Amino acid sequence: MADSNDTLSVSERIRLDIERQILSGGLKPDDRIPLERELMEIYDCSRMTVNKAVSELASRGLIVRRKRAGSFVAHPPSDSTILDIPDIRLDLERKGHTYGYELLHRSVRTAKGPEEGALAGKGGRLIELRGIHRADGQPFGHERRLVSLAAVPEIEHEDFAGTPPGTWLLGHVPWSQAEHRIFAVGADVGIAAHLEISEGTPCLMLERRTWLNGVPVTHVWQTFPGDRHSFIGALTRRQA
Amino acid sequence: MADSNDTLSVSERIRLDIERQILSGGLKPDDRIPLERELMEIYDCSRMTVNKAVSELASRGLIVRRKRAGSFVAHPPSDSTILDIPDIRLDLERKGHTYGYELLHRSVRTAKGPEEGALAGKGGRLIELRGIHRADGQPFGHERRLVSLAAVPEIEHEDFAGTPPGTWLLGHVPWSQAEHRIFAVGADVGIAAHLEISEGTPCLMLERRTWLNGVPVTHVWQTFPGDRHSFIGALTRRQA
DNA sequence: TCTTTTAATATGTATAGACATAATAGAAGA
DNA sequence: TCTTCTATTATGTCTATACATATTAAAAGA
Repeated sequence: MADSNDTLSVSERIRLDIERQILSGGLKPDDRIPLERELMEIYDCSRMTVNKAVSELASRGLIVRRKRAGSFVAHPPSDSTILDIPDIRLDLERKGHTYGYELLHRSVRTAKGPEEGALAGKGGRLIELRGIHRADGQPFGHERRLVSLAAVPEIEHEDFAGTPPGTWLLGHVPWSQAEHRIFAVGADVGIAAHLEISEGTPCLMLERRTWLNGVPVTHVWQTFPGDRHSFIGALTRRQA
Repeated sequence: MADSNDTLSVSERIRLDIERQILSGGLKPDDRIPLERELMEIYDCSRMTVNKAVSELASRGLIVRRKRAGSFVAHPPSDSTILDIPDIRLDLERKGHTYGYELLHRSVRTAKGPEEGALAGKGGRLIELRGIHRADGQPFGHERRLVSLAAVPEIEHEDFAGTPPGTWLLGHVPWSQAEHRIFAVGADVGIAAHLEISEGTPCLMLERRTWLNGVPVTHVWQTFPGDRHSFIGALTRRQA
């Protein structure tokens, strides 16, 4: 079971050995992994060292520990994946494209209706921004964004000529919680004209709401023509 | 800084106290958190107890630890989210719908072309399945799936009349790695007819490739009309 | 035979001490 | 002044020990 990698600490080696066996299918759900005492002997170390490795696996959800019984490979959670939804500017520039943002509309006003009320509070003030993201000069996607002025008052003095609002917010609101929804729509007349596609062209729409410390910050709708953008999810564990 | 919750262990309390301060914005990126010695005194416990809490935060990526300098709040990684991509049957039944799968096509053959070759190996055998997912009797989505017979030989004796292949695989292939891609397409003639929508209707397409222990298992394309399905991503950390 | 009690067991958490290692501030030297 | 060395500092890892707690197997009793 032991490995021959010398740069790792003992507890990391134990953790990785077991993790690899679980992820490779060598250990299946409900299989028991060796007891702490047994691992102590296998790796010739103390129980605290074993415990650190095995506790880490438990906290990551790969195993379940039961007193008096031992540690067992967990049943993987239902399928989920980590989806990368990067800032558009960063993403494009990383891929070697030039990026541009063209502001179409900017207005400061009071919140109307339930959707805007949820963001800024009933009668609260918000800023609405609409613009086009460009990659190498070509229209890449459309963005409509509402930002609560209560949450980000300094945004009122920013004109966003050239700077995309997403990038600006990244620099002004540290850490946050977000909720995403991804669906397919046909481009409406207005958006189609700006993106230089025909009405009804299948587009990916990403809706995102962001909170900072429980306070709503922004609500965005980004529209990308189906042939210009997709979202890619990395590895994941699986199964109910 | 201390909390008054008695059911938690000391190290959990330390971890949660700090975690809350980071996520709430009370501690910002590059801020230093108290040294281990200081936390020992604040929580009246030993260094190992503090170390367990703080190491856990480091392993979760919330803080960065530097010898001789201290521990600092990390810069959140670029925007990513955990997207829930559940088994369709489980998802619909959980939401109170009846679920049905209608098999349209089933064939066993050898792999042709680079895409199929990547799955089953050049000249390797695979099974191709096409079918319709139904919610409350109505067409909900179309699925085309290739499965490597080398990876899952027992699938050859399964006829999938009624059982969706995804659910069947869930029960036969434990743990796995997957790669997802989500994009928007217009429904083609064949799929449109089966889904009872018009050609070109915007659809969400989910492409998924799955491996077990590095061996390719299955490659799926699922097509959902834009008005019938979306993907929802939960909370996340943020920022480059 | 069935129920209750007891003892054994594996994990959960915590301690104090030890030595290693990386990074730096400051001292010593050129 | 600039470079080099050294001591200090905070974290990284590990050990041996201790007691708590949940669970279960076995013993004791009805």
